[in-house]
Amino acid sequence: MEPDTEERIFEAALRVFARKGKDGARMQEIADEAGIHRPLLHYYFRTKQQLYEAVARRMFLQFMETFDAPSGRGGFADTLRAFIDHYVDTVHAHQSMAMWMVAENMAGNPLLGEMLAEAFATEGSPQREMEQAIERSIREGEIRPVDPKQLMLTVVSGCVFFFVALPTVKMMNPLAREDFEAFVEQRKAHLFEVLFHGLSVREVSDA
Amino acid sequence: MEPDTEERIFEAALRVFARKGKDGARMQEIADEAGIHRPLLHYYFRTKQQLYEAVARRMFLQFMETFDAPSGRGGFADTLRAFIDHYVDTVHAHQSMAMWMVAENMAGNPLLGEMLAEAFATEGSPQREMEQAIERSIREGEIRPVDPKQLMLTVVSGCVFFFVALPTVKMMNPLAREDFEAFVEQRKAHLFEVLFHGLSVREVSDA
DNA sequence: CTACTGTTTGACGTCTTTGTCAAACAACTC
DNA sequence: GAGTTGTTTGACAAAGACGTCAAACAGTAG
Repeated sequence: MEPDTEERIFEAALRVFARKGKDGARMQEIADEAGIHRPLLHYYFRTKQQLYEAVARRMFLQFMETFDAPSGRGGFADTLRAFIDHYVDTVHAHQSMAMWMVAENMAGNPLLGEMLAEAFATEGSPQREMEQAIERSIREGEIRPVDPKQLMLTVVSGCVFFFVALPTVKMMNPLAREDFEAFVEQRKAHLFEVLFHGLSVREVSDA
Repeated sequence: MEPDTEERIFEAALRVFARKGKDGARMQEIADEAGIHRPLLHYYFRTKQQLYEAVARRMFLQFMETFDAPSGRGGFADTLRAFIDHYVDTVHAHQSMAMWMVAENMAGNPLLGEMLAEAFATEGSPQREMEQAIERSIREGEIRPVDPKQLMLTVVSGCVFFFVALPTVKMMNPLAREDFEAFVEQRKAHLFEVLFHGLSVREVSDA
């Protein structure tokens, strides 16, 4: 049970920043959450800005890893289902991360732009792999021809959005507030169901 | 060209709050944006909190109206397409509104909870109508049986999310940054395409 | 012209928050 | 035990933001 002050500050800052945003967060609150005195924050990270950026960088890396899903060997259906499961689970486990990314986007933070540009300069990025899997499946006639980038966006939207609008979702859907875990599973199944059967060339009739 | 100071403050506050968030926004900045002196903000709206809540209420009402789409008389396909078009267009025209709602959700603002609860207490809400249209179409065998609430969430996700993650989307999709209007139209078409053909009982084969 | 009402302005006080600093403390070496 | 390095603490200084106020101003009615 080592203190590891720096790491504790980091995690506390992550939570507080996610809750309150960069401007709403108070250094005092972060210190309290970490169980330390405020000046220590400045000892480890000089300024609030630097603390924020440090956390932002880690958030971004974590977000990028989210795309690194198990490929699901057994046709595009498996790949899609695996991607959805993995993505939803990851966001579920790291809700702060999703909110962070959205907040950064809305704020138009230039740091985000830099990190994005850098990440996309890399060739073997997981995003590209998923996109290429879609393109391959289209070429092979396994799924209907849709714009891969649009599809990626649609899938990600479906996996992420309900986390960043949780209060509204819980208000509209009883299951989401009574048994959230069950709701999440239902969501994964629904997303795959409605998306894939819009992609498959042959429809399985069940009427 | 009447000054109508109150309204100008309102619109300025809307923009600034949407950009910077409640805490990031400065009364001075709002005053500058409205082209007036800062004490006038306090003359019209006593405090920052009250100004914020006033804007929040209007945003929320505007958001609720978003669900009030033309029904599209000609089967569920028309209804869905009309809803998507209307929803995307509305969010496009009022981007601040979408960002606002997301920010409120992420912040867990209790005021949002109150307004949501109140809105859902109303019987003839547009959301209910859309949900009922889905249920009807399922009963009549026009579309496959999916959870209506999940479907609503999926549609809204697809219509809204790309606006709140615009910088990332523009980074990943060249069309989004080169011709955003075209991208928006493409998005509408894609959403309808991929969603509806996942819902229709009979698949149109085009392989 | 005067009085009255509602609006606008500049200046001020108070409180919060960040960031700094020097002194205390702990752990480890010689 | 004395010294050295790295960490923690309490107190302080400076800047910024909100909210208030009294005075100036404009428009209108009598």
